Amino acid sequence: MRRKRIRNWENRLREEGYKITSPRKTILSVFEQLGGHPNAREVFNDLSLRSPDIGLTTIYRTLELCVRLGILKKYDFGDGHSRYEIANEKTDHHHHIICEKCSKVIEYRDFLDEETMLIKKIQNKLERKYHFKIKQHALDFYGLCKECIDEKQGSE
Amino acid sequence: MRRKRIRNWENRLREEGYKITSPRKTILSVFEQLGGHPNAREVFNDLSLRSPDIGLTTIYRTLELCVRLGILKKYDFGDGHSRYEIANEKTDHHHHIICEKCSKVIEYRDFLDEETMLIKKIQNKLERKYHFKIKQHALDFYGLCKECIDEKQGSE
DNA sequence: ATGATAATGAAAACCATTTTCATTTAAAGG
DNA sequence: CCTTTAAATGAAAATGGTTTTCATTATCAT
Ligand SMILES: [Mn+2]
Ligand SMILES: [Mn+2]
Ligand SMILES: [Zn+2]
Ligand SMILES: [Zn+2]
Repeated sequence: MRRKRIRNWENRLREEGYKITSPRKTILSVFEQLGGHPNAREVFNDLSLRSPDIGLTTIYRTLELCVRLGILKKYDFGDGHSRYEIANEKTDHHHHIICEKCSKVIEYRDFLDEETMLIKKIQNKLERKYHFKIKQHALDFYGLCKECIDEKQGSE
Repeated sequence: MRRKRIRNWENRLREEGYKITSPRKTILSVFEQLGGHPNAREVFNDLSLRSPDIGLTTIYRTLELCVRLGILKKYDFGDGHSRYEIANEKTDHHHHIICEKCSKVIEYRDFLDEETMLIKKIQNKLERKYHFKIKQHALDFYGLCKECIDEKQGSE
């Protein structure tokens, strides 16, 4: 009964007529194992020992393909690198708290009920008022993480 | 009594020891007159007739300087160009609705009361839970604008 | 296995932004 | 005004993330 959707991204690729290649398996394994929000180069570095034969180009291509197919989500947290994370089921919607100093990212998914409902309400209001079809939203908080606050204290 | 803070950005520059130069005046005038969220090249193009002698480099430098001094706000809406808008008084906090197809941006500032309060509440919760000092937030909605929805219909 | 076609990697191109550096300009003091 | 001097400017080059090109390789339906 268990393990049913292990590597369901393989099916996604097949559905769309893409091939299941060795580089793609390797690159996706990074996301399955490490988690987090790595950028292209971080994936590349992570693979440099295990699979030094995979080019950075292929990593970029695979990441973009996976975003297009909904296998990965792409974020821009403002540090000049696109970042990616694996997209799980419907249940995994979450928001981010980003440190403006060191770029650390914390996820939070324990929304208050009122939070979820209010976002829906706002979304409906906006769709009607501005004739937009809203597909997604991002509620991100920016500030300083504990470490960066402490650092700042020390240096004053 | 009126016109008191016209060009209060000049004072901001002076306060910090920067010079009031002709390129800076011209670049800021674009924001005062046009509004919107132009990127560096759009400012450059807008000035190309009026002031063809201002280099793109200077525009980049002026925009970044103004962001540092709080005269402009900088946004990244995910289309690969940093965008800027003039920062007015406290009262002008607003959120954005962005078309993923044509990059059109709509601002909305008519927040529901519950909206404002809830954001504060969430922020407090997150600060305590994750030991962050939160400085700002962004609640952005992404989707398709009316024109891009219609276009899509037409081509099917 | 074979062949058609998609995927890959290296290198070059792209493109927004930043840096360098020689020249010009703002503004303070005379 | 005139001089002085550090800051600001513009052109060109550099940077750095990402994309494109193209010759080679690998996948997978047959
Ligand atoms: Mn995340
Ligand atoms: Mn705005
Ligand atoms: Zn930090
Ligand atoms: Zn649109």
